[in-house]
Formats: sequence, structure tokens, C-alpha cells
Amino acid sequence: MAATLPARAFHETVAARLRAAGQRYTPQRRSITELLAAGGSPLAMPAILEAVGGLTQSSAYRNLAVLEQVGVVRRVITDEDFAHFELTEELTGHHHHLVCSVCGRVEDVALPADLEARLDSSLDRLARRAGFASVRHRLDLIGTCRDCS
Amino acid sequence: MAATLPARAFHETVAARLRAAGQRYTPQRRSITELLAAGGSPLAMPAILEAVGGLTQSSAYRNLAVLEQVGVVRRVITDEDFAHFELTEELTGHHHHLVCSVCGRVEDVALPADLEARLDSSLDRLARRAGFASVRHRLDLIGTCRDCS
DNA sequence: CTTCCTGCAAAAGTTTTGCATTAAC
DNA sequence: GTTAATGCAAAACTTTTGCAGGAAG
Repeated sequence: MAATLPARAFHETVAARLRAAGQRYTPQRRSITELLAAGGSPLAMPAILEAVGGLTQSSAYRNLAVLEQVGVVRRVITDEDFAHFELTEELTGHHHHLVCSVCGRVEDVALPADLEARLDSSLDRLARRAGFASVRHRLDLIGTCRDCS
Repeated sequence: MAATLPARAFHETVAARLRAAGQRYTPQRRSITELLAAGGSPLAMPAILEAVGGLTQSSAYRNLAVLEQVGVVRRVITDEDFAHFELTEELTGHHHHLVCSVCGRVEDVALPADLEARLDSSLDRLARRAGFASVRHRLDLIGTCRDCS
């Protein structure tokens, strides 16, 4: 699930969001967003550090925090040692994750539109009944991938 | 979503699972499972330590690890500082979580049976097409709870 | 009497923060 | 020239582990 936007519009969007927060679109940040867009699945910190040459750990965390604040990056919750990061759904479109419980591999996957719509409205009704408002959902599939089974 | 089993059968089940692994159902472990059963939603470490008097942090983590290994407890993945723990679905039944993005409060919630069934079969088909086998799902609803909106 | 459990303290590991320097606007 | 970004090192934080003493079967 790479960026649904062409590269040019993608970078302009990111730059605009950063500018609006008084932040800059530095080369490091550009490398990070490009990497996340290219990967197509959440990346862990070691992979990010390895892929972006000359990137310090502290700078990586700081840049990802900034990108998260402006709605470009999302921290993905996993049960592994390192946090994973991906572009927000505003940039990539709504999707879910296929997680291999053996090797930890994560793949993006989209639901058929009709199922997604039905699920969404059902969940909205359910949540409202429980007193929760403006609900989004996070759906992960956990199984064993081709290589691990 | 407290235990669906009566207290007696519940404790016998837990004891049997521990025994089968050569482990004991000590008072501390009993307090922990009772607490998790009573709460009805995932609990974080500080809450567990506070609720179970005389429980050390290291013992808490160790006991929860043992209970996890024998399939009684599940570590819940969140984006908060401390890990959360709940009873496994084998003991409580399949359910999902309503998470308040403001205060972090977590509530258990079940989907209507027909939707759950439809979702499950759709996801199974989807996963198989992607080369994933024996898939379970994790569905969380994120919104703002009554008190925070 | 052997095996497991507990508490204390220290270690491990990821993530965050302080501070001086460098780069961007 | 003012404000933000970077790198290095040290700190903070949750979780894990070692070890000695105590409890359970």
C-alpha cells in the first residue's frame, strides 16, 4: 500500500503540514517519509536507521515524533521490541495489517469496500450505544505467513 | 465481560492449566486472576500492583508471564506506557476493545454474532488469498468516551 | 529433599532529553 | 540573526534477570 498520491503531491502535502506547524522539511525527514512510502508496510526503528544513512537514533525518534504530531506518521502498536512506524491513513488510505505471529512480518491489506462499509456503520452504532463518539477502528489479522507455515 | 464461567470452575480451569505445566496456583496468582476476572477490562501494571497488596513488581511480571504461557492471561498491546493484561478469550469469550483516545480507558465490547461471523469468514478468505493461514483477528475501536467528550 | 516461588537489587533494552553545534529560513 | 535541526552522551522508563531465602509438594 504505497502512497496513493504521486510523489510530487505527496511531498508537497508533507511539506505543507510541517510548515503549518513551524517545522522544516529537512533532507532527513524527506528520506524518512520516502522510505515509509516505498516500504508499503510498517517499519521498525533498526530498519529505518539502516536504510537512512547517517541518521542518528535520537534524530530518528525526534523526526518521527514531529511527523506524528503533524499527522504524517503513525506509531504502530506491536508486541515486538521496537516500535513500528507507517504513514497515516490520510496519506495511504484506510487499510489493515496482516501480522505473522511467528516472524513478526507485517503486510498491509485492504478489506473489500462493501465489508468495510458495513463494518464501519455497525461499529459506529455499537460505540455510540456505549457512549463513545467519533470512532475509528483498528483491525489486525494475526496468523502465520507463507514462509513460516 | 467478566468470566463466563462460575468462579469455582474458573479457578479449577486455571489450576489445571498451571498443574499441567508443573506450576502452582499460589495465592498471588489467584489474586491476579481474580482481579482480572473482576475488572472486565485490561489492567495495567500499576493498577495490578495497587490492587494486589504485597505484590512485588518482579513477581507480578513473572506470574503474568507464567499465566500467559499456560494460556490464562494475554498481554494487550496498547500505545500507553505500561503493558495491559487480561484473561484469554478461552476464559472470557471473544470480544473487542473500546479505547478512549483521550484518557486511555479501555472497555470490553462484543460484536453482534452475525456481524462477527460474517467478518470472520471474510477475513479468513482474505488472509488465505495473501498466503496467511489460521488467522485470528484483533479489532479495537478508538474514540472518545462519555467523560472525555 | 527437590522443585518452584518470592523479594530485593541490579541489569537490559528501548525511547527520551540536555546541551552545544550546525544548518535553514 | 533568529529559530529550528542535528549528534553525542547521559538519563528515564518499563521490563527482565540473578541470586539467596522461603514455601510447597
